[in-house]
Amino acid sequence: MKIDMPFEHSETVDLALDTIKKDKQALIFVNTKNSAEKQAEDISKQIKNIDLEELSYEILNVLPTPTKQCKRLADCIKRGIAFHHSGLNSKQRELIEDNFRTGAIKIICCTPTLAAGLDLPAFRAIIKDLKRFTSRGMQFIPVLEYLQMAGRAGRPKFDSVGEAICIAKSDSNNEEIYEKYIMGEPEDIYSKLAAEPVLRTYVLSLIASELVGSKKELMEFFEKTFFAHQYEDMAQLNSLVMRVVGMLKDWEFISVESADSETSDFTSADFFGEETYKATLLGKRISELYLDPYTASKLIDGLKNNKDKVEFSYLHLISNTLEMRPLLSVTKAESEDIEEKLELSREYILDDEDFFEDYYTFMSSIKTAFFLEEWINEKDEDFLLTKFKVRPGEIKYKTNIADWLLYSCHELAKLLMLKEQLSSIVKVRLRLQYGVKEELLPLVKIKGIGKVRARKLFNNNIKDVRGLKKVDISSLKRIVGEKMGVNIKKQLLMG
DNA sequence: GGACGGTGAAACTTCAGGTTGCCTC
DNA sequence: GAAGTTTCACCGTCC
Repeated sequence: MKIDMPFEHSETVDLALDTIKKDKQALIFVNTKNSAEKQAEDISKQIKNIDLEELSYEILNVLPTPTKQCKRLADCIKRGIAFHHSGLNSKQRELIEDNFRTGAIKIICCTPTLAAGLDLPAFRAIIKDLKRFTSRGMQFIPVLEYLQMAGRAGRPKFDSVGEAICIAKSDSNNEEIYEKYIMGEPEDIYSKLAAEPVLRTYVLSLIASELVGSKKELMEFFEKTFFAHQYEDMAQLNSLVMRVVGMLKDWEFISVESADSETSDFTSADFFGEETYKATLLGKRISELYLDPYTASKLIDGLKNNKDKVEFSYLHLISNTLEMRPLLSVTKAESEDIEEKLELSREYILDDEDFFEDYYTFMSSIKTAFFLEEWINEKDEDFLLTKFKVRPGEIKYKTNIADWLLYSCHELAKLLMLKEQLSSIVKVRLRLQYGVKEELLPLVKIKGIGKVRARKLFNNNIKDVRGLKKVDISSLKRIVGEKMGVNIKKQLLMG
């Protein structure tokens, strides 16, 4: 283990080139997706004698139309260099990981993704950034995370040693890194229960699963948790938990009964009375859905709202939750656009409390909903990357959460007897899954037909199963290809 | 004269990751 | 707070 002083310039590129010269591989850890891409690009420009034409081509074409990100990645890959972060398409990630294992790819510039989950060791782990942006400005990352990254150095089967290299930006930075990371101890682990959304979800699930049925049992449970161990102040923990119980009761997710109603005044704050808890039907379902009760209450209010509802209503309702965060932020240049969008949709927005409370967040939720709307109107990945700066991997992630929330809306609407909304929610959900307009839904139900083929068929005037049955096989083959044509016809015969 | 291209400084943005639900032939 | 990207003014060149 050693710390390098800065070279004249671009020490990271030099280290990467040196690694390749030694016929070894390296992982370079940086703190943002953009930096990962830029770093990979900078290194790849210095490489002359590697040419992975085929792999580069494969990586470029994982989507129907390549995005700028795909092109950038493909250019790097050609030279044996990759960038890797959560914004990549999953197929691309897989290709990079596999080809790093085989040794074809020499260097991966990555965000911490690669440190935790994946088993991708390399001769060198180069840790370029030890600070990361947080709500309190730039902060050193935890020692534990540093160890995760440094731990990628050395491949047990191939190398007898590994090198973990930190890049210091100055002499004083060098000192800091040495003290904090090389000599320092990992910090204590903190319970995540303390965050209120987690506490809310947890309390409801304890009651819904009948693990606890009374105030006494609830408090006993929390006293035994790691959280209480760290919290120490039991009185405060008590009041925090009781506040959550109060909220759950107000939202009618649990029912509370007092054995002795005379003593259950506010005077009994720290009296473990015989208050008993039971989850309502609604509360049970919310717990099963793993929803934060606060989110659930917001969704319920929205669904009950009497306003006319269009797709955007639902998309905004789910965009305005904690689960969808971080939301897409609104830039100066586009703020007028988003305001205009808001004006157009204002009458269909079910939850506009934040318009007055927290305007900036509200506008972000509008932009996020707008992004989802573009997606269900068949805008492709490159368009969304350019317009919203949302990368393919992030589209997948966001739409997946949105899908879960829409499913939750559907389940809630069912319990609330809001039957008239069910079919529109199902429709939005399906459109979100496939990224298609409503007119393609009948086609997309068939196996092997996604947004691209469905659009092609539709434009050839084949609009549903009936149309597919009517069209002759040769025309069908012409539209969707030889194999797919046969496949579809087969399915129609069986179904 | 004007279209084009290159350059650099200033202004502007953005900042890691990824569990939960249900379903499928 | 820092790195990366975009924008814009400025200058020189070529047709």
